[in-house]
Parts: sequence; C-alpha cells; structure tokens
Amino acid sequence: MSVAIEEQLRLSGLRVTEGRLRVLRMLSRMPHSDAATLHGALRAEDYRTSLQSVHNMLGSLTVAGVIRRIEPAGSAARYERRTNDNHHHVVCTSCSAVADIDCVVGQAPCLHPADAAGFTIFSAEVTFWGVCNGCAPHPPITISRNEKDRTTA
Amino acid sequence: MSVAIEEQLRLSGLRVTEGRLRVLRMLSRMPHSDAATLHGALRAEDYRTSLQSVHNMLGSLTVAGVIRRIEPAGSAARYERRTNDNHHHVVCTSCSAVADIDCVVGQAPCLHPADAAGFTIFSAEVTFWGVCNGCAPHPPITISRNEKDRTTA
DNA sequence: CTTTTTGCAAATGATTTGCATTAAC
DNA sequence: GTTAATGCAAATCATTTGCAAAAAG
Repeated sequence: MSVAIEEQLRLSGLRVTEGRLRVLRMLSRMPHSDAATLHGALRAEDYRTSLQSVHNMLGSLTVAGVIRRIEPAGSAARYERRTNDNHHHVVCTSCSAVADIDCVVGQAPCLHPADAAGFTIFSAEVTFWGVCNGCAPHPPITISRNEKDRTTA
Repeated sequence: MSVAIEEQLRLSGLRVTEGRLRVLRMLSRMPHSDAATLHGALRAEDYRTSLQSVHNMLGSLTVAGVIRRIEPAGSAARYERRTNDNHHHVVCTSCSAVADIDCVVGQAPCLHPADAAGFTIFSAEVTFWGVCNGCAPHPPITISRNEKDRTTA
C-alpha cells in the first residue's frame, strides 16, 4: 500500500522520503489535521522530525498536488489527501473541527466559474459553518476580544 | 450621512466614537481593506490611531454585525460594510485583490445549508479564485517555499 | 556525485492580550 | 460617575526563511 504512495510521489516529481510517506499515511488516518497535530502524531509513533519540516513536507506535497490544503478562517491550515473531487467542508464554529461535505448541489462543479468583476475565475471553494456533534448541546464558548463573526453567509 | 452611521452604531449597542466613524467611512471608500491598510489611510487623513486600535475597532464592529470580515486564505483579514446580502468574493491569486461577486446561482441562499456529517450547518461561504485585470497579462509570480495551492475547487 | 530534503534557529506578520488612560453616555 | 473604548507594549501563533548537514536518486 505504501507502494502506491511512493508511486504517487514519484509521479509528482517528488523524492520519496520517510517523512513524506509518514505524513501521507498519517493524513489518511487523520484527515483535516494541521501541521502541529501531524507533528505531534508523528512523534507519538516515534518518528522524530521538526515542526518546520512538517510544514516543508506539507508545503511541497501541496504544491505537487498530492494533498490539498484548506485554510478555514481563523485557524491553522488543515490538509487532506482527497484532492480533485470537488468536495467541500464544514467547520465547527465552536471547536474548529472540520468535516467533508460532498457537494450539496449534486455534480461537480456545483458553482460555475465565470468571468466577473474583471477577474478570470478558475476555481471556487465552499465553506460551511456550523456546530459539530460534540459541541451541539452546550457549545463551549471561547470569545476573544476581537472575536470572529461566523454567522453570516 | 454620518448620522446614519451613528445610528447604526447605536442600534448595534456600540458607542459612537470618532475612530469607529472614521473606520466605517473609510471602509465605504475602500472596501475589502485589511487592518493595516485602513490604519495607513486613517493616518493619511491625519487621524492618529494605533494599528491595534484599528484591530479593536474592526473586531467590535464585526462582532456587532456592523461590518463583515472576510479572511481569504493566505492573506490578512479584509473588512467590508456590505453585510446580510449574500454576496461572495473573488480573490486574485496573484496580488490578493478582492472583489465582490453577486451570487452566481441567483437568489440567496445559493447553497442550501443542511445537516451533514453530524454538523448543524447554519451558513455557507463561497470564495472564488482567479486572476484580476491588472495581473492577467503577465501575473507577477511570487513563490514561497511552501507555496499555497489555489488551483483546486 | 548532484540535487533535493531536512533540521534548526531566527525572522516575519497578523492578531491578541493586559492594563492604565481617556472618552461616552 | 460608570462602563466601554483606546493606546501602547509585549505576547502569541502559524508559517517562512536561510543555511548547513544529510539523504535520495
């Protein structure tokens, strides 16, 4: 199985390194993780690496198109291996958890890029905001002085 | 006209201060500005304030719902006065310029929030990525080591 | 052996905080 | 007079950079 991953790396023009293999495997186990979380998880399985290197790896994997980076406003960037399948995300306004949402509208592309405002648009990204299961009953409230507003579509 | 703004502040339960009035007026003139840009513009018109205070003001105005905060991945948060009218944004992948996009699908809400993945969804946000007019011909390329990938919907 | 990756330390940038001072109401 | 807002300095957090050492091909 790791063979498939190695293959993918090579095809993307990236060298196969233990770090990248581990990052990718970990990302399969825990999708939507951020750099720090992955770093922690890797050390937990006794792979020593630095947070900066995790950022490096995630960066090059992202540029190569091997993984997708999602950056929910207000929290660290998350990464996932599902790429190219036009799905969206829900972000919990309470705990920042992220989950996949298969396109509500149906077939991809759910939104039709077009030229507008003098821009040549080539992609669209949809983020839903909501409250996750765990936070639903009594959402833990964490307010900062400049609390973000996430209640508007 | 400023009377209307004062009114809006009061109705939102916020005190009317010169800083807030100026921030709001400036935001009308230059929508989608970030804190630093606004700060600069305010000093340019001889209003002395600190960047932190601008953040404070923007923060409280956002919480009060007077302005909307948009946070395009990879660049500083922008603010605008159009609030409640379900419009979206295009962000230039080259220079980070932001423009409004009235909903492509037609009437609001263009995406139907629903419960999914155990989340109770209450809002959706659409960001388009593209290249603006100025950057179109020969997009200035700025690559960082961990360059962001913005080519995927 | 050549080029890409990694590790580490230091830098950057945006935003937040704590708290004393000042302005609104 | 109270309470909320501001100014300023310092702290925080995610991410990036620069460069030397190590690993991949």
